[in-house]
Amino acid sequence: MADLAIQIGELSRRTGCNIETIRYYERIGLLPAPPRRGRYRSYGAKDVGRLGFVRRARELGFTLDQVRALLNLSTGGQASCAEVRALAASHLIDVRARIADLKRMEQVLADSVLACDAGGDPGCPLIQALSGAEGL
Amino acid sequence: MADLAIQIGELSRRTGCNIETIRYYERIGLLPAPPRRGRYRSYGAKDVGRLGFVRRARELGFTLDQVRALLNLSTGGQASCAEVRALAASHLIDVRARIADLKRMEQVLADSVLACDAGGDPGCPLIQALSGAEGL
DNA sequence: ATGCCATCTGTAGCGGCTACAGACTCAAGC
DNA sequence: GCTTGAGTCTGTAGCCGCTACAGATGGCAT
Repeated sequence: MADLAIQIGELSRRTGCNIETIRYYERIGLLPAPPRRGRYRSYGAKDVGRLGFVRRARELGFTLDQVRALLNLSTGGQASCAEVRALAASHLIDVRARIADLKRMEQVLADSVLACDAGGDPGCPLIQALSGAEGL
Repeated sequence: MADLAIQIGELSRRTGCNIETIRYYERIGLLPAPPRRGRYRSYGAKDVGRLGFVRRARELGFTLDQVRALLNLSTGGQASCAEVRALAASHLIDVRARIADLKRMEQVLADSVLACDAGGDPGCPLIQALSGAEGL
């Protein structure tokens, strides 16, 4: 299993991560530079795992810096669990704030569209709202 | 009212829009280049209105391209209301998709934090989840 | 004259990719 | 052996929506 040796295209397929993105991650030091077979990068099972980890963390909305931190912590033992928790908790606060923001937008947009469908307004309701009418 | 003549700093104060951002909007053609008093930009009431419009649209999450479109439509009459509605509706779909995404993240994060607090797991629950365990 | 603030232009940076151009490597088919 | 095609390589530039400088002027008060 440790002697798996795949090229970047196969790594891309296995992780669902764009080839250019993989090279980008390497450039910024998120992934280690793998050994080469000739001039081609040669990846092993560990790389599949690590990149999968990155992808999943990204899907949870962590920034690349946070992912970096998580990667470091992931090799630590029990001690780091508290740090991971802290990272996740603070990110969770972030995510919730973004949800709240978006919900406010959703509300206004939905109201405007409804008002538009209702018709009878003197002028487009959304344009009115954007034009600074206090209402809405 | 039409003879209002303010500088960029005052426009910034009135609209809550950063000075650099105002100049940026001018550069990309979102705001018209105002006349100058000497070498200083001189804004009027219309500019306050227009920039306010932009700001509010941005707060609703419209992209600058969409804002541009909305600005164009805002001067049109009844006819454009349908177009505005379409723009708003499609953006609303977008916003809702983003909310759904974020809620998924929130769920996983909240679960992980909870699992972490519960303790008793062999290893940090979030790290486990990120490491590719199917569960969670 | 001297500060000091505001404004000016131009350019570069952020995050997180994505999209090229132009060179090379390698295996298969004829 | 020669070509063709797919894969890979490096390096650079672009995307969005700002934000942050540096370094030059402007205008006003002391």
